[in-house]
Amino acid sequence: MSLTLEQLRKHFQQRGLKFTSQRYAVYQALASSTEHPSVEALYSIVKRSYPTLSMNTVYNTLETLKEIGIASEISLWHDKARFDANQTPHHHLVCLGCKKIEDLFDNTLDALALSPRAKHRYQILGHRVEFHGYCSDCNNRKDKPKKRREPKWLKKD
Amino acid sequence: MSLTLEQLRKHFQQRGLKFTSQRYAVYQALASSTEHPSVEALYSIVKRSYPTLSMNTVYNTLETLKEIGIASEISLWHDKARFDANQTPHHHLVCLGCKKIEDLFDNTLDALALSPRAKHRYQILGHRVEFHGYCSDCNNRKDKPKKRREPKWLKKD
DNA sequence: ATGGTAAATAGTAATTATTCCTAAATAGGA
DNA sequence: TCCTATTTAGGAATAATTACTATTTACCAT
Repeated sequence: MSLTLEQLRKHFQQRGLKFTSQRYAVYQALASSTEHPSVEALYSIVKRSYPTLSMNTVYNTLETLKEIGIASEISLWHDKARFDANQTPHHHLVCLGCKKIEDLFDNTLDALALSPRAKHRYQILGHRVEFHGYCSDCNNRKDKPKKRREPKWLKKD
Repeated sequence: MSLTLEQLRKHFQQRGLKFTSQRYAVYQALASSTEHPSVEALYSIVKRSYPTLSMNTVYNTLETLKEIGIASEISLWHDKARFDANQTPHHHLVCLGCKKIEDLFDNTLDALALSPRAKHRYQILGHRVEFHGYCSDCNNRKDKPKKRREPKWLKKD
């Protein structure tokens, strides 16, 4: 399920990133948790084995794990709260470029329900669907993905 | 669509909350925007007509609007970032009580797509579905909704 | 209309999450 | 083993939110 040490090392080295014990430990902590941990939670866990660990390293590592596609941030809008006075059921279409949020009215999405199995364990009050992508404006003027300098010895796979 | 002054007044007064010009102005600003504004955005708008407005008032007002059910916060997890190493498609089930997040594997949810009309304007990279409710634990020991002292003159409708 | 009172506001300070900065440490190619 | 660019640790800076408190105000009772 989660990556082995060797797989992980490969992910890093293929991109010219160093494979450090801190990065390994943070990945391990994240991958072995089912609780969708916060930065602080990971910091606390890893700090037990790396007492000099800094928060910064956890932030950086998570950013790197996201960039190489082996972890994700599940809280898309954690930066600041956003509000809506429209109380009719609807969903959202979020542009990852300009952060614009469009309303999405769609009966099919409104009608989604939990599987009966999950349902009996939860009292569900609502659900949200958000689609992520680039709006036509941002899609055109979209920045090329951040380019790390590729090491000359890079092995394509 | 959005509430009239009198409807709004009623919402407040029925719950023993005072109907202040600041609250009205914040609601107006929120309801007349399609941009899902942040606290700061609302503050800037309303401050034009209420130069002494404080951020605190905007925060409080939004909290109140949420409590009485005439506005919502669309960013459920804005407080801190949460991460996941599981890269297989899945969705989430969030307990509003204990904030626990469970994974939800469901092919139907994975397969949701934008309506063709919306689709042609966006390059969609993914989507997420989150269900909100109370897990069985929290449902049992769930706090009764915060009780404001009901004024004796309260009119039931 | 007026006064009394609990609630709301403004303003500021405190807290929390995140980002920025820099010197020291180190992974990994040469 | 050496060199160097990257990474780390630690602390400072910033941004979002919450807490605190004196003053003001909405609104019920008179």
